[in-house]
Amino acid sequence: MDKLKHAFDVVASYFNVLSEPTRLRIMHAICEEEKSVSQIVEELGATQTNVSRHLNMMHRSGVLTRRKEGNQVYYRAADPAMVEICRSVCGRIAAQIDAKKPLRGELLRLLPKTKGKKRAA
Amino acid sequence: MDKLKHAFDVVASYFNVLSEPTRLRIMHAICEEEKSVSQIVEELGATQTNVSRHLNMMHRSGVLTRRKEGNQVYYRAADPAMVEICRSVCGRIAAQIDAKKPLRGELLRLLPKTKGKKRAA
DNA sequence: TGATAATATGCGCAACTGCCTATATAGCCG
DNA sequence: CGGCTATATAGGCAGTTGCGCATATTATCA
Repeated sequence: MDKLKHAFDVVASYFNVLSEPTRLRIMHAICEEEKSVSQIVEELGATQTNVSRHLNMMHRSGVLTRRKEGNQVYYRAADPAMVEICRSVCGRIAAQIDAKKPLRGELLRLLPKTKGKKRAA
Repeated sequence: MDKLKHAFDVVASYFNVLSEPTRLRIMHAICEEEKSVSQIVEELGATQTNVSRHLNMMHRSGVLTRRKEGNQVYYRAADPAMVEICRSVCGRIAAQIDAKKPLRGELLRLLPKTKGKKRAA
């Protein structure tokens, strides 16, 4: 049973990778085609340090692939299924919002105290 | 474009609900049938305070439904799609582990410094 | 009404997170 | 080699998170 408990940890850490707006934006930026760090930096408008750190973390988590070419490093989504999950969730949320399900207001109301509101990326 | 940025926040906060082992275990406990707080507490072996707090948070996020009956409050997964996403990710991870993809070791290695390792639930 | 059970909440703490500034490393070119 | 660009890392700080303890709230029942 401890194994089961451990499994939850693994799954949670998987979701955790996607629970950060900046990481989500990175995923979005490179889910179709690989891009270099500086390309991503420019696209997101975030600092190089920050992007680099997130990329590294995502790579360690196994959701991104790295390819070094000369001076640059190119990243891309490692697993199409991961991208699919993102899409799925986005679609889910859109549906919820359209249906005016509870999620809509409450989730938004939840935002300011969670992520991406006060610290500029 | 600011709208797009905001969208990432929403999606991230959605994933954030699932990025915590205890919440995941709660989801697992009540994804099929509704259960009362005390039932969940017993099943998880966590404290009532903690379970209650997570339940509340999940309810505010819209992923759980509440039903009050007399002295007790019953919770259940609000959206079957959310459950489906969990299953999807679990399956994904299992597949990755089976395939010995990078995720396996690295994600595990990532665990101790993220969630559910040092603080007992 | 008072006792008891079920659930929620205020408070505070230790750990974690994301960010920034400064700096290190690595590859390229002159 | 020295400068230059691209990427990664160290140190540190402020905000957030998950937790437990104690307590409040709500409902049941005698």
